[in-house]
Amino acid sequence: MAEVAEFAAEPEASCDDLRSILSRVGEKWAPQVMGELDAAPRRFNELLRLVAPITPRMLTVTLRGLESDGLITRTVHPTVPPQVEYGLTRAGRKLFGILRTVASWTDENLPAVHSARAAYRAANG
Amino acid sequence: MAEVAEFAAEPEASCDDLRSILSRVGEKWAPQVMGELDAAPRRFNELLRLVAPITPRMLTVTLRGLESDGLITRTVHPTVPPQVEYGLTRAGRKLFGILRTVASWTDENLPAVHSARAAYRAANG
DNA sequence: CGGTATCCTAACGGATACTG
DNA sequence: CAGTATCCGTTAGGATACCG
Repeated sequence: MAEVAEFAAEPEASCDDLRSILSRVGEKWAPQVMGELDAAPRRFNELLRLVAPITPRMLTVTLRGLESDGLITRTVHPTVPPQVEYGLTRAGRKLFGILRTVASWTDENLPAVHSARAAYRAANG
Repeated sequence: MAEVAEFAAEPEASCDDLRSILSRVGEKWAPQVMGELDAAPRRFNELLRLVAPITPRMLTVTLRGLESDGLITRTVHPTVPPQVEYGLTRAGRKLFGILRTVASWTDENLPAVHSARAAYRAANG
């Protein structure tokens, strides 16, 4: 058993794996983009309008990030003009469900969060 | 009803509020610090050891951020030498519970995430 | 239509040294 | 013990313009 890490594909999520997912969905536009894709598959310019005022560059960056983690799919239909559809994967849909519970937490604890921020600013800077 | 926003303290979490929480817990050391505080109240140098190799500066930054959002408490006992205890608030404990479900998701979907990353790197850079 | 390229700034995060 | 101060490299994010 000297080669422990040879078949390291087993589900044993490290702290870094959790962190990479948290910062992925913590990216500025990620939640909104996932929200739109949870509602329906969307095309690039469609997202550009729905997630306004996002810029083309940031939409690309966000989509590529989510895609690279397997949270969304990118499907190119070889038509003229070109047509690209983005959608959530099953994993992405599940993860977005968890984000909804974070949103509920935020909703419930908004007063507490805001007063904590006010208190902190009052005490410090 | 012209002054809709006058008592805007009602729980109606905006998209920015969700995002601020997601990026708060997405900070590099936040999950580990919250995890240690979920296990028990801790003191500064205790955390410094437990969350190694975090630096004093980053621990301070992380703690101040969590405190300013009302997720943790900071209690100073006026003893000699000074003694400061950090702990999760009730809201912080609940939020950490949600982070656990994200951790479960990560655990389940680790293979998918890793193969998506490999595929993405293979296709692009 | 679905993106890139370039440039820029501000914020994040780390190393090291010092303090009430 | 519980932090601050200073410096500095890296990354996130935005503005603008252009391309297959």
